[in-house]
Amino acid sequence: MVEAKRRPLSRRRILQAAVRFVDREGLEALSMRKLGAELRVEAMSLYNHVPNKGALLDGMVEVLLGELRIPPEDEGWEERIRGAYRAFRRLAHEHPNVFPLLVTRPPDTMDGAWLVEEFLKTLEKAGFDPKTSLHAFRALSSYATGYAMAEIRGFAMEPSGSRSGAGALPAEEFPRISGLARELGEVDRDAEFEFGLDLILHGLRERL
Amino acid sequence: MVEAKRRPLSRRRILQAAVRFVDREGLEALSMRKLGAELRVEAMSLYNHVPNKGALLDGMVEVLLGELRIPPEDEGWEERIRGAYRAFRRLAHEHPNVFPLLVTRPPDTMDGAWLVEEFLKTLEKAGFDPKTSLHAFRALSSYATGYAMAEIRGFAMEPSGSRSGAGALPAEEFPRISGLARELGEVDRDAEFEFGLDLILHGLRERL
DNA sequence: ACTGTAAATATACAATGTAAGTACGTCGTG
DNA sequence: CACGACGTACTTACATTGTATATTTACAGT
Repeated sequence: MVEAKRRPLSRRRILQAAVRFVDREGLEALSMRKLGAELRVEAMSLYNHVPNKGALLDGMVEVLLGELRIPPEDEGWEERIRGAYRAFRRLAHEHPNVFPLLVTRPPDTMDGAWLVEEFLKTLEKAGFDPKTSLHAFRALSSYATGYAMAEIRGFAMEPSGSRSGAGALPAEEFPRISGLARELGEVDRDAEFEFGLDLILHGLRERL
Repeated sequence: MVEAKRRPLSRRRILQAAVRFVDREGLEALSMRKLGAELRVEAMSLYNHVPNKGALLDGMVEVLLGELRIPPEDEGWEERIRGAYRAFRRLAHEHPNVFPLLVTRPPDTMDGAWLVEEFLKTLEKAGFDPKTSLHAFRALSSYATGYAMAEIRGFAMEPSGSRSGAGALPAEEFPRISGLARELGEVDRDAEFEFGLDLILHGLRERL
């Protein structure tokens, strides 16, 4: 029996398949059985490598973070941080169906720690005290995470009523929203993201 | 038959019961059957008032937003906005199990629109042009949402290794994280949230 | 009292996560 | 080569889930 080369199952292979699957079919669609099928294997086989579905989801977050590449140390602190958060946002675009897991199930592994460490190093070298560095890290991360999520889901309470279920909203009651909806059909999101980054980084710079 | 007064079922009553239930038992635990039981009713009865579980979850978001109270118009624009986002964050604390729905399933109803409208009004009155107002709204909302989520889940990549599953991380590899963990056992989150708010608002002020 | 309509129940089904048990393939050792 | 041991995959089984469909109940207006 030739048995089309059946590479052995492994945690890594499972996690990557899961990410691919969710990229393609959405998070809701992911089930142990379907993921098994994707790997030409019965559902229960997965449990030899992953203790349960929760751990599978956590593992997918690991994979995502593993794809994150941040700029080298030699750039200026500000550009380095900018670059890092741009890369972070890019993750959201590349895996819009997986990214929400990062918010729902923040990573619990050391894989994430080196990122934090790197960030703090950059800021402290730039002259910030440790506590401010931590605050800065959290402020920027909160912003970037929130923005990326909003982008993925379609902005909550989006002015351009593209999402408003019951149809467009009455212009008399919401003049500003309606005005904006017309004036700028599509906002340049890259620019908007940078706007927020600027705001925060500018504030930080002044605290040096 | 006395029939302990069985108030009639209604969408509102269902949604409120759902919020109470999830507050108490967590989001995972919510099922149509259990929610039915909570209301002394069979699961399928709920479908007379709510088309499906997704709509139920959306309805819960509505309820949450309905609890949001923002400061009156007469305060200064900055304090008004501060107050609004403080109230938003308070929502997260009061309903930590429900709040994530707000990120996962942003509202699609007009209920949310008046909030945006109010926000834009405040900023435009303060002198910002419409586009900048929109950017500001999104920046602040992204930050606040991200921060609140991080607080709820326990900060991703938390320095104080409270969450790091495999135990504390090696201090040699992560000197800064470890240092911070020791130096400030618990960060004052109220202050930290304000720090980020300050950063953004300060930046905005300068753009006036 | 009678009937039309909305709301509550009953029943049923496919899909899910996973526990428990079984078979199988590969290895190191004799 | 034989052989056991062990890890990996498969089989079966079960409780729980969301919801379609059909049925019963309860109440409003004549």
